[in-house]
Amino acid sequence: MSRALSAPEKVSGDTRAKVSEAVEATGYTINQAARSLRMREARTILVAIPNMGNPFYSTIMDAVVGEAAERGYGVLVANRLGNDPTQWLRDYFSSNRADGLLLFDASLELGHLPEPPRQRGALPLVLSCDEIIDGGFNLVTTDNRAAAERATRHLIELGHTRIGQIGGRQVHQFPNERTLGFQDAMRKAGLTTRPDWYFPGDHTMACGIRAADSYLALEDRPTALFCANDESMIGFLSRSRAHGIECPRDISLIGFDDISIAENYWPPLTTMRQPRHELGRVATATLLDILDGTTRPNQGLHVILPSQLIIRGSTAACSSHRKAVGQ
Amino acid sequence: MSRALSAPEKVSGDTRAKVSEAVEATGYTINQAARSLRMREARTILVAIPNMGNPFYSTIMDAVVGEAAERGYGVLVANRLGNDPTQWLRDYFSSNRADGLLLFDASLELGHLPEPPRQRGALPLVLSCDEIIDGGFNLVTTDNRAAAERATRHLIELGHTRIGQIGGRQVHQFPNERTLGFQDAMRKAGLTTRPDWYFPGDHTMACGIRAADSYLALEDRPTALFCANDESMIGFLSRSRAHGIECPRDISLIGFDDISIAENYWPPLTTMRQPRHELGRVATATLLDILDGTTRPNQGLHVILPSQLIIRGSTAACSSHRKAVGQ
DNA sequence: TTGAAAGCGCTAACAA
DNA sequence: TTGTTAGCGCTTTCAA
Repeated sequence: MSRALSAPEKVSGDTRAKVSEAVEATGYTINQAARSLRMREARTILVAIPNMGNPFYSTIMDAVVGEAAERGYGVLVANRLGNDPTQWLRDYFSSNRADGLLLFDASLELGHLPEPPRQRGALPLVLSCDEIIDGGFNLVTTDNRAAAERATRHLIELGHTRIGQIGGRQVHQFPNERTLGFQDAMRKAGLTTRPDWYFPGDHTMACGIRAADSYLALEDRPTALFCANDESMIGFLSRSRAHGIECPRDISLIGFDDISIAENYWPPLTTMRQPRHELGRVATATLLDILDGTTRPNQGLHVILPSQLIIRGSTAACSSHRKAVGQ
Repeated sequence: MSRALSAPEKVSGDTRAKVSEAVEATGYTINQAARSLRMREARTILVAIPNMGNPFYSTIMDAVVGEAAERGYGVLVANRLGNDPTQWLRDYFSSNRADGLLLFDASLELGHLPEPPRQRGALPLVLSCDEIIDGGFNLVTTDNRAAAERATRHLIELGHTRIGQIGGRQVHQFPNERTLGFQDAMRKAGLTTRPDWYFPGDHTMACGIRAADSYLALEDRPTALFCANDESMIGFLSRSRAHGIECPRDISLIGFDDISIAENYWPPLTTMRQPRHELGRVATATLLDILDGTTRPNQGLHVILPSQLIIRGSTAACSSHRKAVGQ
């Protein structure tokens, strides 16, 4: 019976017919619990996402579920309960509920992972996030650093020289990839980054609002801002507009992600589009390849997906530059 | 051993100590597959969501996962593959991968459900959506109809009499709850709804854009619009502004949901806030109560959560009314 | 090509 | 209070 279902070619047409007839008649469906027990695999992956309320991650999630379903895997969702990942990860993982782990949250202390996933490289764990991770893990990310440099260059090409930044989350005190890319571009252009033009952030609209308040209090203001993501940019836009600042007349802003409202905001957001769907799909495919034995990496493999500059209405030529060029 | 873990009170302190010592020493964790097989329950629920990319649903999802985890349940995510729900529902459900189903998508043909969930009422199925469902199913929804009436009344109280509508998805050709509420308010105020002021929609920004195009082509325009949700409202706002329409000077707009950008859009959105987190939490709790046997409904139970009117900047007194009142 | 049987790790029932 | 055992539904091995 099992044979007829899983390896039909090893069974006579006669028996096969009889089996499928019986399946029809009784409405048989396989019992996954029994199968998992016997096969020692759950055909399920666990996805840990920092903040599912964030539309950025929900799109990724959509792709993850789609790709997994296509390959016969279920998707379990975990959100963080408490601060000790060991607790809930163990709860799913070492209890045979999931075969692999898809981690979209670099802020997890990876050192704290329970035994199985801790052994790096050859392990059913794929990380997908914006941060630098010390080697050995399988990584699927976008080209954050290069993309941030490209974004900043866009501002520079527009004639801006007084450029500030709304920062993103920093893990372990290191500047993140996007900040690094920003600094690359500034350095290459011979521009200086000013500490009073750096507004710390955490990818929320709230931090954009705080950034706007700091900006408004400045004597000497930048003419452009590189924002860690679209939401912090929207927070900034919203608060600064309420105080009479008009974008892009008074300040040029570039964001990151290209979230769905980006093109219907006012002004429409100039931003670096992140291939979110692709990110989720590829991360899942990578994990599943490892589980299926297709890929057996002996060290961490790193897939990098390209971002794309989307120019809309929130950036414009710097007014002093405009004058200089005679516009 | 099993006893010491699941019913510690029925075991002597001595044995209990020995067992927990052994657990420590060997790093034992329970095998869920074996447990599921034996207990005939997966301690997992399946969540079907129409569009996870939509921030409205991702917040709900967050609440679902939190509540389920708290009660020791895992959450499997399904997205729709193809149009036959039987196929993938069966795949999870009757195969013992999930004990119950949380459905956030009324557009599923419920008649097509596989056997177990089809028997209504006493079944491990909880529906949570905006639509009217013919009785018998367990339902957790917001007070859509009353909320839509309240929203429309807000417009009317502002002096608007020429009110149009951007519609939402309609299932089975029936007007949905929000449309019904809108009509209630109009009727009670003795106002007429005009077919050329009804713009069909599907809760996307794209449909808001189409609505704006239709609106712009109108000879005789409404002074206010009741929008099925915030995203369609944002689409309308974006397109109409590009054509010189200013909100709320030229038109008042009220939305539905209070998505996170709502207060940082320009103008800030007046909207009916939906208790999304609560919706997810209560729907999950209801399903889990059924699974645990706490609730054993013999017919469908219906939990209704209240919405809340959030007045911001997208609605204003009707200009003709303003004149009349001498403002 | 097919049938029979062992055993995955757990819980519950029964004996001791 | 504790030890023993059957059996959940599946896959796989071994025999026929």
